[in-house]
Amino acid sequence: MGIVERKEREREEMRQLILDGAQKLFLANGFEKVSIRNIADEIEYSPATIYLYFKDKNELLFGLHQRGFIKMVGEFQPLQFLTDPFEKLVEMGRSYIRFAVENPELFDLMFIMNAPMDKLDKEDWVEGDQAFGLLMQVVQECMDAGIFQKHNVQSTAMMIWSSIHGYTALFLRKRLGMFPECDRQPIMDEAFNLFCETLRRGL
Amino acid sequence: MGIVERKEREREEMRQLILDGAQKLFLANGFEKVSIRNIADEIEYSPATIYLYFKDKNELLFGLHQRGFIKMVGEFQPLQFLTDPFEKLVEMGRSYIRFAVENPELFDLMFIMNAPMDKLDKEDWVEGDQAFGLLMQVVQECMDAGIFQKHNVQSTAMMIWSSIHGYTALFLRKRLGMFPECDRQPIMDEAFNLFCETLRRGL
DNA sequence: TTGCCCACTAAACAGTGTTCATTAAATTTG
DNA sequence: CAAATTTAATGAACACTGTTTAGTGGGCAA
Repeated sequence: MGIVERKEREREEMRQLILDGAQKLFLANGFEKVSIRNIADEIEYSPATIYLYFKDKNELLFGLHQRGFIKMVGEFQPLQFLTDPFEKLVEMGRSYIRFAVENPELFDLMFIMNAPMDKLDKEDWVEGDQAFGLLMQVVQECMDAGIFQKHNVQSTAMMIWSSIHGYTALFLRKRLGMFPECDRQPIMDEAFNLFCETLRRGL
Repeated sequence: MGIVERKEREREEMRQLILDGAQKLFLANGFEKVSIRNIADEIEYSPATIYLYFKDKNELLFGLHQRGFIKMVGEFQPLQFLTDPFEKLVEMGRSYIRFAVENPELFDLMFIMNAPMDKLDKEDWVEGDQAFGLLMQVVQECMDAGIFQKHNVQSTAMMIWSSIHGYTALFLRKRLGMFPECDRQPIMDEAFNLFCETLRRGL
């Protein structure tokens, strides 16, 4: 009998319904201003129902964080057709920054907020691992092509990720207040280009 | 008559008393777990009293954020005696990372949390500006000494700050879950050294 | 048809940041 | 010095928050 399967399917649909409502509200109003009650209202269920599908609010946020990774990895796909490994790396960085600027709330959830990570302490972070794997591949290609010296791939990829991440983290958390509004974008762009040139010459 | 001055002084003392209590609790329990009521208990005043000295919780957090900058800039002082500009830059980066690791809550407040920055939207961020000025000076020295090429100082300093900041941001917000616990420190160190070498060779 | 199960919910709990009328003390004025 | 006024501090409330629990009603298996 397919009843148990149907129930399983309905359960998953309900989870997605909740995540849809949560995502809609979060992306519209920001995370600070959305409560479980708001989400419950949005999907026309009682607040308690949400707790039948998610252990707590952080687990719900973790669900959205997973959706964010699916979206970001999707945006990385096109650049797999670039032939020059270094160009691929630069475009990957540009994509990361563009994703952060265009999806600030999602990016926040994926790479900055504490809440969604509080559950997975010892169990490893598969989404992060997968995305980092993509970067390591490209770095490896750069080394194989003789563009970069042959250092440890993990450390090299980590160095590049951290550096690119820094821009987004400072920008999204409004730590560029020392530059006049109009100068920020040019400075950021110039800094990014400088980083790419420096890698090209020095790594 | 000195009454008005005394009142002014007492007011400032009270502000510091509140910040002391808040700092003690925050550094002990983390930010998530400390409420205005906790702080009021700690300093043996009513919660409402705190609102006579700080407009809201975010203004209180901004006060602690200022204290953090005083502490960090203090830790930068010793390295002003280093003669080699590049060594000075590297040590500055190391100090920034060390400060973040040793004072995670304070660093969070200074460079990651949204709350303390919500008030200053258009008025500029003097603490950040001052600290960034120190970095720009060192970068300028590196250029003058012919260690770096003569690019725009602001953009170059921004590039370096972002890159170093990235490590701390990913580390403090627990985004290194893809590496086994024991590998993290070595990878971070190697990535930092790699960044320094790359700057040395490529900038 | 009976009895069970399970999705769902209303209501409550314990907490949060914040405001406000009221009290009590310090200061200024008559 | 006494009266009036300003001021610091508070208890209690407001409108929220995330979360738990006891209870209800409709679909399912026996």
